[in-house]
Amino acid sequence: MASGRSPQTVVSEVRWLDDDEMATWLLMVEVNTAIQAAIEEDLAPHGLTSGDYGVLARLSGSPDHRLRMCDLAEFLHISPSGLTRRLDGLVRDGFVAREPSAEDRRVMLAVLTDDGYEKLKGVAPEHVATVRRQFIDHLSRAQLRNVGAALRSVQNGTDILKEGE
Amino acid sequence: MASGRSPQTVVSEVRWLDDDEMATWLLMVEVNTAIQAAIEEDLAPHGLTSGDYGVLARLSGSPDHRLRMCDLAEFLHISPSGLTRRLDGLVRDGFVAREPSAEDRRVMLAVLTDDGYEKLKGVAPEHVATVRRQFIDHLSRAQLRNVGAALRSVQNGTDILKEGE
DNA sequence: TTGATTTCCTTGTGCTCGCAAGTATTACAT
DNA sequence: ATGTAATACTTGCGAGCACAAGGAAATCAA
Repeated sequence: MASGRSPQTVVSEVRWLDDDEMATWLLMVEVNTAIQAAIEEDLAPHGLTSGDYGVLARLSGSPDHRLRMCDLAEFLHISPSGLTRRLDGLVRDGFVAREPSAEDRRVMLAVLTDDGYEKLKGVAPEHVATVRRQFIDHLSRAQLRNVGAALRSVQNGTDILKEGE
Repeated sequence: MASGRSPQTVVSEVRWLDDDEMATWLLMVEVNTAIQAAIEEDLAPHGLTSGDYGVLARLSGSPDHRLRMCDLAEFLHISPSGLTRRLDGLVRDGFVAREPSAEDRRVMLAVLTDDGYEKLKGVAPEHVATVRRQFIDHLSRAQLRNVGAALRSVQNGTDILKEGE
């Protein structure tokens, strides 16, 4: 259907990506794929997936090491059912416990157990090292800030304000 | 490579991420998650996943619109079995055909059909628009280049050479 | 030639995840 | 108070993907 640049096609024109744009976009995809793979590989020997790590890390940074399932799911950008199953695994391994909320009986709290906290403390250094090795340590401080600023623009949906930088 | 300068910790020291580093890293993850989700959403109404799109796009850019399964799998960073199943779907929908290689009878070629090519041409503009809306268009030209250069460093595993930029 | 090894693809199996549906509880409207 | 709607979680089900194993074909060795 109406692909080309027929004169009457009013609807929308197709601004293709130029070389710079295409290159940066492809790099973004490529680099992220590589980093995620490296992280997964890094955690696998410890019997954790990156999803598991996310749960433990989130809980460890929350008041009383506990969080409502719904909030946790939102933070992690996964579906409620996905979280339920992920927690099944973590509960089975003894890293997390379920606890009914006293305030709202619909709610189930995910609680980091002591074992879970120890597990996280054991794994975190290696995880951080991987993030450094795969990403952070290849950027100068200036680049780090530039990339940070750029990503912030993207996240905020900012419209290009003339000069970045 | 041993990082720090603590005399007693022989094994490895844990260089945690400082604020800048952590912020940029989290943004990287966050932004990518968002973009990938947007792309998936964008393609879903057309009955395609981003994986499907990757196959069609790769084939369309290859000589004779065909590629050996093994090469295709490598390009897309998915396992051979994953590709087999993905192709099953695309073949069922008539967008791709399988064709035994004449040169090497172990090899199966994935061939973009005319329908597949039309499908891609129909979807590509919207896909590009999504990439723009979610990423490219929020960066100034300078930022684009900076980010590109930074990601190239990361990809190459370059060790910080003092000044980025 | 014959046998061992490697490469390429497919199939069996299991895990993860999301959607849709179901249950339980709370909040809201009248 | 009571019925309706919204929220929170779980379960059934199907799709996607990886690993391991298997078959077919090419490659290499002797």
